[in-house]
Amino acid sequence: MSGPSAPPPTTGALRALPHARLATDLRAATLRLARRLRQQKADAALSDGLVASLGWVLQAQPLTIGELAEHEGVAPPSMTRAVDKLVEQGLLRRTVDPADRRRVLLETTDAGRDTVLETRRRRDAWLAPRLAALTPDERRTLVEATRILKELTRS
Amino acid sequence: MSGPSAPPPTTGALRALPHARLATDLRAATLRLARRLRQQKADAALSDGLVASLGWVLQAQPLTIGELAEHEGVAPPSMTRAVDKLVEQGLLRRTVDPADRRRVLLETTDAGRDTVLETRRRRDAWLAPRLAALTPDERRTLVEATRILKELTRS
DNA sequence: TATTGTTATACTCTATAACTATA
DNA sequence: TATAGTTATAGAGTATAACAATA
Repeated sequence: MSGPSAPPPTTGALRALPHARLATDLRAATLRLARRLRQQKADAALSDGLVASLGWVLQAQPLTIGELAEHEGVAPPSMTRAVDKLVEQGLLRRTVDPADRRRVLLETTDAGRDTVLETRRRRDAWLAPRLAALTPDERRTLVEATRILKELTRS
Repeated sequence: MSGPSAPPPTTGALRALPHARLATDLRAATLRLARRLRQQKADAALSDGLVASLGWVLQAQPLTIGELAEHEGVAPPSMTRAVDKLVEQGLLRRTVDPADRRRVLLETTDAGRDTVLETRRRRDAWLAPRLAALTPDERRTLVEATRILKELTRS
């Protein structure tokens, strides 16, 4: 867009940062797409937070309440409550760590795993037809872009 | 549900949809990046919902409470409360529509506009250095990908 | 003593239902 | 009668502070 030869016709928020135009556009597009994706979930009775927590347990199990709380960016007491709900609904199993009996180890139940997979399936089901409407070149671009986006959040 | 010709070598969530692999990867990468971006905001006292609402008003003003509520995906009473807070903090201005006195028209104040721009600036400030660490080719890919992502959310 | 997790309590955000004002 | 918005009220989610159990 803005080459090195011409001064970019940008306003306030865009000044002073290299690649500011890309940052701005990518930010807007990402937040918008994420918002649409979050609207799709397996169980409407599960909040976004519970869905995200359950998904991370499936991916990182076994893990402790504290570890899960930190990953999800909530305080430990909040995670205790969230885990209580997931356990009540039969989606999560909690066991005391035999090596350190202060710690609680979390794992998904079969139903919990199914819920996570179903949520992912629904989100993909929203996305996949839209991807199918793109050109092969555009899809190749997104494949590469996905790899790059993952890198961005690594640090 | 499964494909008619060859069974794809994928597991649960990936079956039955074309471009499912891309959908899954893109979904994960997008949600993760969005989460990081949302953590950056101008005023820590402003919730994500208030930040998003204020941002949309700046972009779409003047608009009514009902229009804003629908765009943000919340019920009208919730938006009445949210707008009350933004007005109290001097970020939003509400005026009765002279053409239809049931309606309320919302506009940002100067302070509201500044808050939105500052939030965007911070999010970009988080993102831009990471973009600078990429190769020129990778940035070109993201520029094109951003255009495609915008298309995905158009429908 | 330090760490892990829980309980107690309060605040924010959201929703539904009922209401007011205007069309 | 229908629509835009508000008020009343309740439920979910989160936080901080204080506590219990374990290391």
